[in-house]
Amino acid sequence: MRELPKQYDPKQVEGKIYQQWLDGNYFHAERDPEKKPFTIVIPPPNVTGQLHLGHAVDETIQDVLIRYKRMKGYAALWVPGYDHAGIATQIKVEENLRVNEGLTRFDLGREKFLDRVWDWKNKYGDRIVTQLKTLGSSCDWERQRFTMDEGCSKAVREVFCSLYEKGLIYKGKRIINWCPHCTTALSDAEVEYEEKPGRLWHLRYPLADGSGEVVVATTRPETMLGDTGVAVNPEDSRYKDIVGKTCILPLVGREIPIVADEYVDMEFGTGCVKMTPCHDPNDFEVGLRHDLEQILVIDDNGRIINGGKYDGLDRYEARKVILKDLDDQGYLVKVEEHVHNVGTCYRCHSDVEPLASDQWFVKMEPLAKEAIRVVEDGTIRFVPDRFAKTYLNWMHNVRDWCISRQLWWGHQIPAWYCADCGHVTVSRTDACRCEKCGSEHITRDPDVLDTWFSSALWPFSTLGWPEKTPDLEYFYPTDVLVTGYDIIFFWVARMIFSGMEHMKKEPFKTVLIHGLIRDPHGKKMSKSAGNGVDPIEMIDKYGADALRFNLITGNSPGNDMRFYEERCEAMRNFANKLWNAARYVMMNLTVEKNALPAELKLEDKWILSKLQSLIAEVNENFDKYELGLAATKIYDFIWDSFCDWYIEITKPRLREGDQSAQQVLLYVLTDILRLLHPFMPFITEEIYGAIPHEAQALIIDRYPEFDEALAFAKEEADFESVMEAVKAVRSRRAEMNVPPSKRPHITLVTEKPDVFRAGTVYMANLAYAGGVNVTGEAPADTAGMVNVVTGDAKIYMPMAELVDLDKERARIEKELEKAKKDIGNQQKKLANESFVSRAPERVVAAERDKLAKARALAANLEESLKNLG
RNA sequence: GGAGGCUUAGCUCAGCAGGUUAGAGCGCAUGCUUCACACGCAUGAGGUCGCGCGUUCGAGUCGCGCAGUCUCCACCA
Repeated sequence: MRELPKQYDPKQVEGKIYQQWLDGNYFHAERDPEKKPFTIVIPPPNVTGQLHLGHAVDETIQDVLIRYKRMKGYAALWVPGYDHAGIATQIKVEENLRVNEGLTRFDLGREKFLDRVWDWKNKYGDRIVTQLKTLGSSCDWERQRFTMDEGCSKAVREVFCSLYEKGLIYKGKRIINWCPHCTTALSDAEVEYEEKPGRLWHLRYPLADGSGEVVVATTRPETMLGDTGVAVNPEDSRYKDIVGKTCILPLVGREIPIVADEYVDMEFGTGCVKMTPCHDPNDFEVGLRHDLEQILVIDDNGRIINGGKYDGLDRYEARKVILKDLDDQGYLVKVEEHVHNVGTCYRCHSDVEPLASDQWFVKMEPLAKEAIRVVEDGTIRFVPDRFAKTYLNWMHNVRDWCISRQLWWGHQIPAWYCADCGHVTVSRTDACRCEKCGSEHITRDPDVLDTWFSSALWPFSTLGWPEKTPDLEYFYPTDVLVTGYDIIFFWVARMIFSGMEHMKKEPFKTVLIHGLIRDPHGKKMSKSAGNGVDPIEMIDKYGADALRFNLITGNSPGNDMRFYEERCEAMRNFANKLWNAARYVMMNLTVEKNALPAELKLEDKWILSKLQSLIAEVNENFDKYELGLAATKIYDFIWDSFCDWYIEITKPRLREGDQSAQQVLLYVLTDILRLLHPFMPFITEEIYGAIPHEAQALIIDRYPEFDEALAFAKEEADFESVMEAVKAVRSRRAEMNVPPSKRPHITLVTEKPDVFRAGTVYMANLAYAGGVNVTGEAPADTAGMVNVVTGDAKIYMPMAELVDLDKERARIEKELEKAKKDIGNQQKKLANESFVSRAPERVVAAERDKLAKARALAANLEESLKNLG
């Protein structure tokens, strides 16, 4: 037998074990007609990113599920992969370029710049892979994918062309969200709204005929340069007369029409709204209805254009200047404080500028139909299901998806514009002439696609689509998608409609949603706040198993969780506990095979029976995705039932060399390792390798199933009677400060002598008894005896000299009072006719039992009190 | 303006197909160098399960209302 250190050291074990798994090729999933497939595709992390706690939870959950299913005999495939993360990566490389070389991407040009990004990707692309491995992730590394690898790029191209051909992708001039810092368009989902204090400026626009003026209210006075009309509500009697007239735009001098449109809310502001079609989505629509001119006054960098003397000013600088000019010239009527929501870029948090721009869009309405159906009819299930509502609400109101980005890093749009005839050629292969007029004067659209466009195809592009691969055939649709609620719109929703459109089949059956990890104060972890915790550091300190267990327990699906380092410590302690339990079992092991003995003692049946309940519950919890619950139950079983009771109880047997005890210990320990393995893969595998075992490795051993033959309800209850007696004696001794060395001979009076005779050895060891006499009758002379009672037993210990009679009396009286209260409650319940007739029989029976027990206890207590005198 | 979450021990959180004595970790108190483990063992203190009403024989658990708190979606300039 191997000498094992007293303290478990994850560092000595984790790397070695992970290598063993790799060597055994256990992560690799083969198509196997004998097995059912179980597939998870990883939410692809940013290829140049670093593992944070958010990933750590996400990956841990997936790994737990995959390991469980693998042990259950499925062909369990976990596809790993990475996202090119368009904006994020490009910004990082640009920043790097600026700081180190003082260059912009335009200085380098597209091709050279892209080389730099690929260099960057190759340099940092391994980091996250290594980190995932450190966590214990059992991904099939042979199938590693990247959103910009050849296959995924092909899938993107195919999808773009096919949607274009179906008329589901179009190019058009719309108001889009523009980030002046990232200088690209964003989709609606990429805009985050923040409430910011602002102002409402009331401006005077004189009527052109000199007959008066209108006063408009605006939060963005600088956009007045682009005003091409004023709108009022058609029902508004105040303004009936001026509809159709024109007014003069201050500072600019343009004559603009006053139109009537229902969009205007009569209650708000003055009831007159300035119309800036190029910089407000609503104004854009109104403008289309009334044929208003479109004048763009803010450029890609957020600076004024087409604004005369204000040209070149930053939009917020321009605001100040314009307001001053308006005020100086008497156009500023009043200013009000006004809190409003400002859209910001989800990457850089600059204020987003709505502006009219020519962009590519995915037409959502037809795609949303199926995406709604499959969630409504339960084909795809959200866990917890409340997120289905969030999803459906979004999908029902979804607007067309702006997919073009003014970036270089990403999938370039496969569209070519003809300089001669203006035709747009969209092609699966790179075009060299216009498909309509044959001209070679064509140029490719410089823009790339939204990063999420390629991630939307992830569940099938990673399995080989658009080719009809055997993998795709076998492993698609995938089973579970695990992700945080924050990317339901970005990603989950888009995978669903993409899967339905291109595969005609849902991409996954279940969406398992988890919450965000927050710091101990409940704040979001972020780099800028400096409150982020590095999972790798935690693994370094406490081990991957401890981190995993921390992340899995103590929270429930969909809810946020605060991260406490102390919990990692607690979980490390748990790992150590298991380690020592195993060490102890091994130290005493002489049997070489894991098999149960022919004869089982009471305590053996008890632990085996408890184990069966655990197995049944854990399997059930897994089926319901209640991983935290399952993990907690395993923890409790190991620490309480196995270590604190069963190991303690069997110590004397082991000392006597009783092999049956060894066998049961080994049997239970092995099942424990199996049950725990998905959660704590490293330590369980390490221990498994050190004890007699059948499978080549624990990772491919079977997961325990409930075994009826090992469920012993009666023995379980009997043994718990004994446990109760042991606890009662311990409790008494602790109260009286009796040192463990003092071991009195005790007399136990009971109506179940068989049970307690079988249990004398436990009493001796666990209740520090010098000897135990089990009898049906009370000893003749109880003077000088301390007496402690349970429902099933009266126990006498000759230690009266240690007793403080008053305290003793008070204690018994307190207990008696409680017993009497219980009796009262039970009696009341049972006297209730409707309870007895309506409650299920087992509940009524349980109440009767409780009553009988409480009565017995009360009687025993009363007797004790009498004996005290 | 809509939708949703949360409110249970000093702290952080589990629990609930409605039915034992409401649990855990950490913290706290007392006692233990008991031959696996002090990253431990034993014992204990600590909870009107946010408030109110209702359904039920029976409600932290289901329904409604209220309060506090957080989040998401939409957005009226």
